[in-house]
Amino acid sequence: MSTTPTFKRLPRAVREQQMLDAAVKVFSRRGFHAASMDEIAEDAGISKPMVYAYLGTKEELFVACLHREGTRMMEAIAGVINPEMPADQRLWHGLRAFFRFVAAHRDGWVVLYRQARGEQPFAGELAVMRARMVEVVAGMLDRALRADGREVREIDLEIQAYALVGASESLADWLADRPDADPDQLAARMVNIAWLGAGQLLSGEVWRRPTEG
Amino acid sequence: MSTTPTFKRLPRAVREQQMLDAAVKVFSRRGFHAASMDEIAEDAGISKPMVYAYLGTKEELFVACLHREGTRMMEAIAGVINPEMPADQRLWHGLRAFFRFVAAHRDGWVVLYRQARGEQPFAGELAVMRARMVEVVAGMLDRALRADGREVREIDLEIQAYALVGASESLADWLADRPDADPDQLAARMVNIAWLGAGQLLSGEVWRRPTEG
Amino acid sequence: MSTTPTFKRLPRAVREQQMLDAAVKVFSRRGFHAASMDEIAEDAGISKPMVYAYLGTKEELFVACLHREGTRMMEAIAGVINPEMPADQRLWHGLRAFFRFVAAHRDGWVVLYRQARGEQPFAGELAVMRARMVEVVAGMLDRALRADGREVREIDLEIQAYALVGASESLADWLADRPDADPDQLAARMVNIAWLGAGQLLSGEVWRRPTEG
Amino acid sequence: MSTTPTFKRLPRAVREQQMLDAAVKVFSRRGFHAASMDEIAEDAGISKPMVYAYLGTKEELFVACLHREGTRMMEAIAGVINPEMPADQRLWHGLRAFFRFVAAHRDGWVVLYRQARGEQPFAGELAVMRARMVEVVAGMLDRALRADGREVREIDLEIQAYALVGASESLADWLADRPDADPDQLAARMVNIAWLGAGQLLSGEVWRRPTEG
DNA sequence: CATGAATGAGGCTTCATTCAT
DNA sequence: CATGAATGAAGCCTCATTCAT
Repeated sequence: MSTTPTFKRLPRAVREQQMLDAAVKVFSRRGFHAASMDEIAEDAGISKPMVYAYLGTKEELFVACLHREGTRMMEAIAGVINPEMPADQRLWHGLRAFFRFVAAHRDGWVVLYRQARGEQPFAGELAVMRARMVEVVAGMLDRALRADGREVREIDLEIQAYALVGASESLADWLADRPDADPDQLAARMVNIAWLGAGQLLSGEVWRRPTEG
Repeated sequence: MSTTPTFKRLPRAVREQQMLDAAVKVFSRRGFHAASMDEIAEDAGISKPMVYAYLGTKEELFVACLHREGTRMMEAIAGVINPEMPADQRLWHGLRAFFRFVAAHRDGWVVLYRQARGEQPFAGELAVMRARMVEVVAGMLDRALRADGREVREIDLEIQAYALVGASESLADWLADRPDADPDQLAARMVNIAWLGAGQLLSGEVWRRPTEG
Repeated sequence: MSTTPTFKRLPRAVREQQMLDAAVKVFSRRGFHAASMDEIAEDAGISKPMVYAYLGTKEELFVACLHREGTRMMEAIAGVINPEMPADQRLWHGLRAFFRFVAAHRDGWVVLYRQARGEQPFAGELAVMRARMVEVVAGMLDRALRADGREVREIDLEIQAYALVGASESLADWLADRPDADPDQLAARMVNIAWLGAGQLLSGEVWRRPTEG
Repeated sequence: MSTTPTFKRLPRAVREQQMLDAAVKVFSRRGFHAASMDEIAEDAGISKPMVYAYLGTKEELFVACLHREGTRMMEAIAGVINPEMPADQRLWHGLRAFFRFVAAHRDGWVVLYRQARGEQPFAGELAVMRARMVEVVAGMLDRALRADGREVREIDLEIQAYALVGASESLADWLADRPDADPDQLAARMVNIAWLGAGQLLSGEVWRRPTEG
């Protein structure tokens, strides 16, 4: 209220970003249902009707947040991965970018991961993004295995990928609650866990469950 | 018209369970906010004031759901673990019990995992249960490592445990959406992934990140 | 506020009638859109949520008004018509009942005739009632004509009936704006107009339009 | 980018007609309240502030529609009536012009008849036009009767005229919903009904109501 | 002249929660 | 013990209307 004078009559594109910023923040803090359009508008420094005019319904607004944050995250990761890298390098750079993104956009991550999951209407939206990510990871594993002359059943790959993605998400979540943790270190640890596990897979070593019922 | 019908007037404990059943079902289907006390009461076959009289506020009701489902899950797992088993057996039995629970109580799992996480007031409640689980897993890993003469920094253990729990949750979630998947098979796969990763940890093998900044 | 003490906790049936009374009054005075649920609730001496609980949406409430008033009117008319009367008697008694109803339920009439017509969602509802009435009138004319040995094309009957109904509605509308007009006299005049017109029809006399294009 | 395109900057009068066209269309389709200034402006291919600058408030805009359509209709009718025609010819030409107008300007008719009637603020406006029409019809009847040497009480004339106008409106409404009906045929039928009824009036024949109370 | 940007105000609807019977 | 009746509060959304460019 005392520092930067708030300008009026900004162009649409600017206002839309302001609104999305506010929306991500409020959704992240309160959750989809508990968030109020009033608070979002106020936080964006604009009146409610503008939010509706530019970004539509509360649901549409949430989807817009989802898309923006999801795209940003995907791009952050895709931007550092190069198909010519060896697999462990791809994993390392990808995870590091991922954890860095989470550390830098905690709100966005919370919106994507904690909120979207719980709210029925968006589970689908999120599932698509998640599936894409799982697919990418599975593909990475698959190529690494084939390069090594080994073949694995699709379902095994999918599950392995799901576990890996789930572990990463869990750690991201852990990171989101610890403002001073170092994302790079976390990435290194995660690579360690994932890569060594995958290494076993590569070497064909398998744990066998006892035969009892 | 004057004799009270005998099938009503159930003892309080029974009624409470009916209500909790209904509540878990509705919360699971709709999410905390979207769920209405009306629907819960109707689903429980009882009038709203009774719900309030027995289980209190909507928030308290949700917490009660959380506790019941959480306790059930914990007990299901604890019931099959025996401290004298070797570590891989403990992991196997624990995970199998966990996935079996999820497969048999999808609604409860959804309440615990998908809903409680997103809604601020309960994140804390859940975090406690989660932390307890992580601690148990970390302890398991720690003892295994110490038994092998190796020592690992606490933070490494915590992260490894977080990853393991996260991977398991992710697979549980995968399972919750696939009614005909076999929990035992999934448990076996997860043990495979986890144990082999841990094996590397045990053997002291480590992936080193490149030295660039 | 000073005369009859307003009782609380009235049974549902009573409250519903109170609400419908208020709704008819307010809709009639303001029109569907301009009427506010607040005003209706206040006028009914009850809070808004009760209106929603008992009678649903604003649209549903309006339809309920339509049905109640429409049914009342139909019954008022049907109650005095006897199939064994000669046709002119049926017309006379029917019209008299109709105008009496309008005089006694001005609000109801306005809701039915002036409001429902203009508002798209209800045009259909109303059209059905109107069509029923037209059909009845057409049937009445048809029987009178056949009894006289004459046959008329269906379309002619329909149009004749439409004109008759339209004329009556117009006069009803005239009546609704003149609180001290006498409905019985108006009915007599209308019978005169209608019956004599029909008399010409009976006698087969026809006006021929000039042959120019 | 610097030369102003020539196809814009239409003269004011043209722009106003475009706006009125759009307004009539939208009001007719949605009704006064449900119509939005946004839709009208968009449909007119012009920005909202222009609408306000040229035609004022929403209410004023609606009144402008009413006046234009009402005037057009009146003129269409007046243009074909000649005071020297015999009465039945005047009736025939007038009604034909009326039904032709309705068939050709369904939207305008709906605005005039269905919408304006229901919305309180305009009922007055419309009543004036309607009264003028009734007066004209009554005058026509009066002269025909006087020419025949008969005198009728003013109230009887008014009611007869109201009935006639009401019947015509009802048929016009019937016509507005039947795009392929022939207005000329309808006019002929209406003349038939009206003229023969009036004929009875002329001949002094009267239906007498029973003497019971 | 023309318009994109902006908002105050108000209406519909729902819900958690409580009272009086 | 049990419930139908009742409500305060709050949220989403839309719209007529006006500025500032």
